[in-house]
Amino acid sequence: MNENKAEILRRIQLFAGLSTHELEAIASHAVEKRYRSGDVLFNEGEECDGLYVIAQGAVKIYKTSMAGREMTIALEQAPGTVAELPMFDGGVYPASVAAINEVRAILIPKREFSQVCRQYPDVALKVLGVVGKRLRHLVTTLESVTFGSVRQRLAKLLLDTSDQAGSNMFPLPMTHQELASRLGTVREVVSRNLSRFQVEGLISISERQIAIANRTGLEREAATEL
Amino acid sequence: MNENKAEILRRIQLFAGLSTHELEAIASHAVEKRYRSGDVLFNEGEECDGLYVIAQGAVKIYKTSMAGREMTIALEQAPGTVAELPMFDGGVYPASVAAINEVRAILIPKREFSQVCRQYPDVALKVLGVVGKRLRHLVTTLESVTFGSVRQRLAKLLLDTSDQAGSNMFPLPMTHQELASRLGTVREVVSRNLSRFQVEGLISISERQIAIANRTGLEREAATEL
DNA sequence: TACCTTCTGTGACTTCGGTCATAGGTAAGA
DNA sequence: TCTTACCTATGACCGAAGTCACAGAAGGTA
Repeated sequence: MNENKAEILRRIQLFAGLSTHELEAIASHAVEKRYRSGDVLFNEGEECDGLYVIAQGAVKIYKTSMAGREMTIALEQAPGTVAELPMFDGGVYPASVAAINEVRAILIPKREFSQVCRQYPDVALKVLGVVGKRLRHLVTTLESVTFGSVRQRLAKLLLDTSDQAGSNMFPLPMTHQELASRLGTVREVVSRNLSRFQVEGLISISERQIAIANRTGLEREAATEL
Repeated sequence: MNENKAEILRRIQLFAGLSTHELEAIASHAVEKRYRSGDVLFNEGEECDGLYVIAQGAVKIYKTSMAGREMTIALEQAPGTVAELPMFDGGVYPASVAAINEVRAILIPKREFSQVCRQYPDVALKVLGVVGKRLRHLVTTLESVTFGSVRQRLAKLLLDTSDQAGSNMFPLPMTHQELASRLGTVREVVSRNLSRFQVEGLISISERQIAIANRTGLEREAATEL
């Protein structure tokens, strides 16, 4: 059973460089958890209980407003980790995390993990790398939210998704609601902008498949004024 | 001269715990720099040349849009540091930094600093703490930008400033332009909102002094719907 | 004092985004 | 097949915020 967990840990870049023995030591203190789509791993403001290693599935990191609106800050897929930072500054979770499909996770208690970091500076440096990437991503997001329009962000997201899919045609990966959450807006606005893109001939949608009809046009939309 | 730099480094929390000898070793590789208000320490996108330790004065970390709008991401005062993170992920500077008054800084070359981090895990952990704080702050900012209005952010900023000053009356610490930049909006909107706060009796302004006339009222404005 | 530059206040106007309401789709389960 | 729950599309409406233009302070310097 611990070997099992240790195996999973081995796949996480964070722990590359640790010996099997060390991994097993960590694993012996770790707890395996399972969630189904929609389950909440933890809520913002809660005390941090440890580092979550996502072994399988994907989660979203998000914030909720009083009014009930939700904004997705980041997605994290296996193999990956969430909640690295409250481990260090001792603060509470800055945002909530929920599963967006079947998730298997491993919870490494705070104590163990910070001990590992102290013992293996390389681990700490890797964590720094992960947190740094988050920070960079957030800066970019903040920038595009303050300087840009929903239209621009949507265009960019479509292009990114298409690149990721490696094709001009790809299934709409999420509901308009979720799109809105990622763009920091509401459902209707996403819906409207998708329609506009269609009538402008930039994209075409049918049966939940999106096809980018005019890539350069869409790129122009995404780029303007960032 | 190096003793001088070493002395400065000693005041930085990041290096607490290093011996005088070690500090001098670092200092011997460090370069002292001076800037006057408005000078740019570095621009976003540039290669990272090292860690900047702010020994005296204050700087702003900001981004600029194509259209020329500017948004302040954070302020950093002596004693503090900027550009911790590009040190680790090897990336370029994610934002620009400029002096907002007379600044004395010490530049620790990349190589030296990452060596120190490797050698003294505690330093790495402290860096993690600093970066973490940045991340938290950014998440909060992003939240208030996507969910909130300029009015709310302005109210909050005034309250914070007042708290910091420890009094209901305080000098307007910056120009409307700079305020706008911190709030992610433009001059006119700040100006208008300040006026509105005045006619609503929440604050009063005279001779660049702001007095909070109705604290609970202002707090209500700041709190709504975040 | 006169001048110049930078900062501030405001009106007019436009557009984008958010809210509400409603109607039509789609898919899974009884 | 019908029903129920969720998604999507769209029109009407409102208000916030950004743009432009200009006039009036304020502060520093010759």
